Amino acid sequence: MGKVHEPLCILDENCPLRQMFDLVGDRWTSSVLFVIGEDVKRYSDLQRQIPGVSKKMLTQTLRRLEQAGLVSRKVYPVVPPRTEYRLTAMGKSILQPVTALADWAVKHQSELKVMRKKHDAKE
Amino acid sequence: MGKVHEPLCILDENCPLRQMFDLVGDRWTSSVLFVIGEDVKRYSDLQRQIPGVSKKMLTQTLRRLEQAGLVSRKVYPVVPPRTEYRLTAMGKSILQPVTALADWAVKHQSELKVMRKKHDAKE
DNA sequence: CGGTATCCTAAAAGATACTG
DNA sequence: CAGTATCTTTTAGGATACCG
Repeated sequence: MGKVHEPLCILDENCPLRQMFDLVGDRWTSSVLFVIGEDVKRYSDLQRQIPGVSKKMLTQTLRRLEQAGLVSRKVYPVVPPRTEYRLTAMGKSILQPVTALADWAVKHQSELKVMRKKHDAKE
Repeated sequence: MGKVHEPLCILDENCPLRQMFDLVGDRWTSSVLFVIGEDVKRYSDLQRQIPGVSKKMLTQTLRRLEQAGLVSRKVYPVVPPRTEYRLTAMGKSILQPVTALADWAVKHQSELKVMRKKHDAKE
């Protein structure tokens, strides 16, 4: 009773939460996961649907997600080349939390916009 | 029928999803939100519970969250100073998605560890 | 205690060119 | 089309010192 401030956990390097936050803390990770979603996407699809991402960043993000076991990559040895990306089972399971985030964003977008305006006005 | 690949949305600068992903894409944002949680935290509490964050980064993250309307800051004009941080109503509402992410991380931590081992072994 | 201000380096990211 | 390689620039972030 009356016990407060007892930390739930310490977010150090080995904490799975911290690793998670670092993963989605990669600028393009959430976008890539979200855009692939349940679909199959080609490299160029991703580039088009995530404006502002460079080839370098897109490739880097995809490789990282592949290594984490969230994304699978299938290359067809044809010319011109064709590469397909999709989420693995584990990748699909992360879609729910990511989508929850996205839903939140949509729900609160006007509120957020107001705050941003207020802030911009001040400077 | 047979219609595929129609993008759900384009994640450009004005897209609320993109703004959300950019927000949690800040390295310390999720950690700070998660650690404050339903509690009241002092600056030094946060520093202690998020090892690795520097004053600079912590302050920057807190200011950003304040401006976004997710965190409120209360300064007591006493000496030594005392500052309290807590989540606003909107801030608390984002806790659910963030917690969903955290839960996912805990649930899949062993799977993720295996993938990391596999990858480390290859180089 | 809860910050700023300043400097400085390392890492991230952009631009461009090239390739199977 | 789907990348890689190289180079340059920008930015993030750490270290340190200082302040009310």
